[in-house]
Amino acid sequence: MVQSEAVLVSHDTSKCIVCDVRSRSLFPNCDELELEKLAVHVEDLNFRTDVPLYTEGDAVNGVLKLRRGMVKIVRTAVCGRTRIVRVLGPGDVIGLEAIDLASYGSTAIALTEVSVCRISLKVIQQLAKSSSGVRMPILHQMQRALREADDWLVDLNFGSARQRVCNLVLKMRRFTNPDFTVLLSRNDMGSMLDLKHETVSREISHLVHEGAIERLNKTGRLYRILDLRLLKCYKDPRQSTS
Amino acid sequence: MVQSEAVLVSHDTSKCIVCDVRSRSLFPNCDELELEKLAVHVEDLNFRTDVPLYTEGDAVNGVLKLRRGMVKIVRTAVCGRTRIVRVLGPGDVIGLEAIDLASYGSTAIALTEVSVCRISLKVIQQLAKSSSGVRMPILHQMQRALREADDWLVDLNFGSARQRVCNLVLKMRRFTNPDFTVLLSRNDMGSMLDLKHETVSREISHLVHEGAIERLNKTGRLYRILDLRLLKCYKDPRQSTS
DNA sequence: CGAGCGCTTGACCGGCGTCAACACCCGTGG
DNA sequence: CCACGGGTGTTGACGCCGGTCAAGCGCTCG
Repeated sequence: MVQSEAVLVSHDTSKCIVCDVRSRSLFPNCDELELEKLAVHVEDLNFRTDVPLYTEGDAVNGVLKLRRGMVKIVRTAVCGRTRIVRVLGPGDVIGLEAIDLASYGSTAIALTEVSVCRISLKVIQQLAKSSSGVRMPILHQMQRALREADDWLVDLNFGSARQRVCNLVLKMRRFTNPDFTVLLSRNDMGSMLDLKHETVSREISHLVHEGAIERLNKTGRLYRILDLRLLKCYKDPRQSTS
Repeated sequence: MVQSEAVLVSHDTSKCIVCDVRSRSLFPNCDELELEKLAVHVEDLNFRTDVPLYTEGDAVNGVLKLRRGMVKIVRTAVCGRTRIVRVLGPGDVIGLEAIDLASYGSTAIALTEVSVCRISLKVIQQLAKSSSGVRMPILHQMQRALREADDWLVDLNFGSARQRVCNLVLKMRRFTNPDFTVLLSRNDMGSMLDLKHETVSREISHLVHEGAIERLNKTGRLYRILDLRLLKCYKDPRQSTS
């Protein structure tokens, strides 16, 4: 019940040196000495499932580097309904859209157990100085986020319910093993695709019956991909003449 | 017919110094001497309506700073249908999502007569060196673009057709005079909202009949806003019980 | 004046939202 | 051990929003 219990902080600065997630993507050019200096401004944080990492309106004091787990970024429209605008995984940087702003405009919620590093703005500035122009890692991360946002719009919010669900199934493939897909709750999927959870469920069932995917566990989260062509080339039922 | 006629290039480097659009947003800290050096790598370009500024697959050699007119960013989904993912106006930077990449993943098309400055990557790198961390103007522009992308998703691609059209009408208000709204063609609006042009037309007509907006010209592009409350608090017809 | 384009409006119908019922999983308490 | 209750996923019936097709109008340009 006490939410602060969900956050465990550790200050083991030596971790930055061995953590290849961070060094590879954000500190590619730093040697060990530089990393040690930066690590003072880096905190390790852990969150349990369904706990917010930050909430709309919270003060911004850095970015979060996601090391383990998945996070959803949620925004509420004027009408009060909420919408998932992004889902982030290991290696992604959380909170880029609020960098150089005072407060967050969205809420980040842990979809699983999550481990992140909070990287203070001081470190970001340090990074900017030590790197050259467009090679700047933080710039690269933002460019990636921007392209991801466009993908999200084009692939997941366009066309029929069937097309959207197909594209989501494709997007959620484990890239370590592309034969498998891990989905979210039907409600979350609906919030990503602007569909109701019943519609999502129906479309998934349809894909199973067609033989495109196969359910692997009872909770309906893990599936094996059987027919990639079916998922990719799905006709829009709204415009197919067959 | 000869498309290259649509592009007029001038190399008047002295313009950078007097162009407040550029200096304000991208070179806030540069003095005149620095500006002169940078201006060598800045080209002035002009495009006619409906002419692409760049096309998906084109090589990236800088970003475009939009000085005059409006530009739509278009992407084609796997199924072949195209979608407008962004509309940019004066002051916006075009092509940020392709910075540090080899080629564009989208197409930019002039919605009106357009004037831009092409700013080479050299200048961007120069900018990064002379500024400090999160204050970096290009970073600020990217952060703005990212937040805009999220707004786009939440406001324009969520809920009923009526809500979407209302939010688009609100988004397209002239901020110099918020009583007026300038819309695009019904097809372009449909491509932004994931609606057919007939549906867009119907919803606009509905808003006119309700007295929320008033048509001011015959082509159906310019409207006066009569009742802001009606536009903002529109009930979703799919969930209203009245 | 006719051709072409964009906007509007109507008729029809199909996909998706809504409501409902039910199955299943899991934690709690008897 | 089973009973119970809440949360999530699935499936069906039905109604309505929005896509589709079509016709007609006004504007622009040759």
